[in-house]
Amino acid sequence: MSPIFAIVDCNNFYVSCERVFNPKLAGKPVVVLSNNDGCVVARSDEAKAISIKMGVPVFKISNLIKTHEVQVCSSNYALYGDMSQRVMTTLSEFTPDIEIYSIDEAFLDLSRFKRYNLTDYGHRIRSTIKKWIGIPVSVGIAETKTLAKIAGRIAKKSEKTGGVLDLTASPYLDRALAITDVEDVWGVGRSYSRFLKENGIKNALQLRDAGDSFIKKRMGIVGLRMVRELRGVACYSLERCLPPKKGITVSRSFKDSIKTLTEMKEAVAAYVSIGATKLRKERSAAGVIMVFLMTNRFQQERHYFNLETIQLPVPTSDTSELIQYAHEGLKKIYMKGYLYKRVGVMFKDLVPDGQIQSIFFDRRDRKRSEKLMLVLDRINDRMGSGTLKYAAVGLGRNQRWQTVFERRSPAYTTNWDQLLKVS
DNA sequence: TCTGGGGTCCTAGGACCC
DNA sequence: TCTGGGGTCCTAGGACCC
Repeated sequence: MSPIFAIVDCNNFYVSCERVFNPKLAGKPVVVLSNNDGCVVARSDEAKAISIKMGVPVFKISNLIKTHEVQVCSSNYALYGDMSQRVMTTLSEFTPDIEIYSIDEAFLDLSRFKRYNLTDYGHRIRSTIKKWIGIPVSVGIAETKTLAKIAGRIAKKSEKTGGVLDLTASPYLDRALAITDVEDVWGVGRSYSRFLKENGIKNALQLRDAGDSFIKKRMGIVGLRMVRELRGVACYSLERCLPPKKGITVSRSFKDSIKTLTEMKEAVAAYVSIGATKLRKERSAAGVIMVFLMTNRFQQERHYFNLETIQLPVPTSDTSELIQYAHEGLKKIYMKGYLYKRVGVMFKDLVPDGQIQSIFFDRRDRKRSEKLMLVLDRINDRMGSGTLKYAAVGLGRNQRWQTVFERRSPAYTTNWDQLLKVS
């Protein structure tokens, strides 16, 4: 049976999460900021309407914030992750054919509901999520993922749709493509959009009808697949289970620059800890670890970036072992005298932890480390991450490298002490 | 003064091999 | 003056996604 794709997309997800717990934010322009309250990463419709752009540094819009009384929130990833899980769980009750595509989006295969009115079904999904969780979503339905994305986009923007648009066997399909700017097609980014427009292809309809060889030559196989998807030929299927990760990266910018190796080592230890926990959750081990650091990339003079790659003798997910290697790498690239703005670690060459090739000269007690990590994860899982941590992370409470969230909402859903008080 | 973070896939070119 | 023809593997960089 040929699939029918639905994309369910949470509207302005981070802002909507904040609004669920803070009703004062309703109807007002709201933005959510990135780490260290740096850039705008989510905007309410009202914020979009006063042309606050995605990704803009918050200091550049301080006037706009003042004159329009924009509500500003730090990001609260624990909250968004938790809300996302609730949305996904609710969606799974509508169909088991679900692909969790990102924190705020899921594809569904609705082909088993063909006999029903899919628009009605979409509305049921939408109202259930609104009622149970409080998050508004849009639903786009079509024969391919790319077309579903287009449907979803129109559903979100057009009042008439009521948040749901079904483009399967629709007389409005061409119309929908014609009103979709080429840069809004899934898979067309800045560079392709410029190239396509230079060649007279300005909307999704024109892209659909472009010549195969032209597209293949200039945009490769990916571009060709995209055009085929616009024609209703499904090139991407529903990925029910997520494939194992190929790499894990943890890095942060610092609010203020850092000079000392001591502080850099603490930061690296902290990021390795986060990464190693993710690694174990994936049931993987890293064969290669990379450490990188850099000065402020927005300052031209005396910019420094360096990266060190370390091949591990045996793939591991042991936090303390990984910290050791990461520190060795850091020492090689750390140069005195620079003002560092960011450091990070990457785990690569991941292997499933059941298939680790051991070596003869292995002085480590791997069984013991495995047990230790199990206990560590269990405690941090139950009592909150950071309950148990390595001394290498440092003992201070407000280290200079730590990320700042000045306007963070409380952990309504994940911390008993911070439950919403009803008065 | 203040500028996020984490991914994937594809392609071209070099090294190397037969 | 002539100067093979494939393969494979790896890597860096580009493009995209959220």
